[in-house]
Amino acid sequence: MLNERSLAAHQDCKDCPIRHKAVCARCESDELERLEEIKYYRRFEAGQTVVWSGDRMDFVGSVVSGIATLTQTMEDGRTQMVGLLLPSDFVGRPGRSTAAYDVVATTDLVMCCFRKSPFEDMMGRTPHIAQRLLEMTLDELDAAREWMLVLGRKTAREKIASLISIIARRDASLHMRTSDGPLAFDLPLTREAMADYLGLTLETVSRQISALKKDGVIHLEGKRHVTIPDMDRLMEEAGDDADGGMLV
Amino acid sequence: MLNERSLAAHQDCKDCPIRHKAVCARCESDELERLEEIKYYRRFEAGQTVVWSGDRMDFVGSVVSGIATLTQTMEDGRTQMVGLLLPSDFVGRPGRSTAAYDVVATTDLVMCCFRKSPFEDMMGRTPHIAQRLLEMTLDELDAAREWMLVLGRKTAREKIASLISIIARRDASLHMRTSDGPLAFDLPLTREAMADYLGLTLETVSRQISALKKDGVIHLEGKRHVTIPDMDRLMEEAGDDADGGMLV
DNA sequence: AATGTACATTGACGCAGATCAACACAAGGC
DNA sequence: GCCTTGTGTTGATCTGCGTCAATGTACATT
Repeated sequence: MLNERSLAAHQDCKDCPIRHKAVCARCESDELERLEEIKYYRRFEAGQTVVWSGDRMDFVGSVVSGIATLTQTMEDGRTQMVGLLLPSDFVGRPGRSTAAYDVVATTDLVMCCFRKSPFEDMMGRTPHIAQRLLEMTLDELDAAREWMLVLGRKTAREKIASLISIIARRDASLHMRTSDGPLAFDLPLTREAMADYLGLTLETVSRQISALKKDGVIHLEGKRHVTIPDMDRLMEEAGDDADGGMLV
Repeated sequence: MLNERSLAAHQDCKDCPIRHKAVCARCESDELERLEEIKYYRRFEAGQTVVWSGDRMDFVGSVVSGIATLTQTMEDGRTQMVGLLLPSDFVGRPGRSTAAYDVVATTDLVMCCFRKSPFEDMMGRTPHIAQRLLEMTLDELDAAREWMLVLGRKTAREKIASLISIIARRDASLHMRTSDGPLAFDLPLTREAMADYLGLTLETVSRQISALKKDGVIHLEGKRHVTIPDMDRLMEEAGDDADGGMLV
């Protein structure tokens, strides 16, 4: 998933996160050429499924624009979102042939893909790429574990505050906002999707958002547009120690 | 974390998971020598903390014997376990200098360690090691995400059944049990530690274990020794589609 | 035997969040 | 205009699990 580090690294190449300075400044140029050769783009509409859990997945890639979600579903229909993919986030599992989760586009989505086997070949010859991928995967692991704390131990109100503060921070770094001043952005998820991320029902999500609004922690314009007058206050509501946690 | 794959790979070298066939059959022998040079062992007693979250961590390594936990704690003391380390599991973050979680030995523990910077150097020269580490990290990521479903969407009873079935399966593969027949093993965690893993209170854990026992899903001898008469039944209780899920 | 400590079980009670249900509002399509 | 569909809000009620508290069990220490 996205974090300040991978994002910063991504600045110099909007369309292909693998090929950014952090990796490629150290790579030989013919390796870069080869990456370029096996690269292609895929476009999805909002609501479309990118891959189904268990299906063969013969590419790896990253999000160029739009938002996708990773979800798991039990037989009886209970679902849990296990990841949120924003621009520059990586998808795919070198060394695996099938997808472990449903990947769904929640907005229109553009992905930059590489066919898996040539990509793996390249990884074998280019240690920096494998190392870079390892770092990105460790970031995702941190994010997933951070989220385990949210799911296991936080109250509904704290969960909502956590989610909003994560989205706010991602959005801020995406637009290179330099700290301070009120943040404003659109929630990229429906109430139901938030509920699936937070392990709540959509009614509880709605109620808690209303409560945070009433208490002045956030302002709402319409149903989606949020402004945050005081980020520290929000993080306090989220139960985070100021500017410490939340790697996502 | 442990799974069938990393475990199988581990069979041929009990003391050092990095140096098993899956990686090293393809490595040059002088690289192996160098790994050997920077390797050392550390021993911890039950209850000792291996590293504190935020502390400098200048090694990576893996569990040789015993059990350790990864936990996160909020300021007010709420804690969530985010990982369970069993023999052959890897700890550490190439490319990071500080620990992200508390690592605590819950039993006497032996770890096989490598100083971080020489290990990283080696990774840079030996693509297979980076790739192997990437695969292991992807396994952990799957496990963490699988656990997000448990934390976010399962009932207390299902959570307990999930935990017991995971421990049962790990134990079975550790002893190379070939399917079928009742499984028997000791729970390696206190009720409190289970509660921290499952996002429950220890009272609820105790109650649900009693309930599963009363309903014949498990048998209990003393407080820790469990036998499972019917694994399929247990997995049904866990809400897993038979032999599908649960990668941990 | 007496005492302490760590771990586990069980009961009584209350509340946060789920569930069920009604309603609001905007955007299309006809 | 009217109807439908997707999305969000709010209320009333129910319940699973947390909280508080008492009790039990096994072992170690003196």
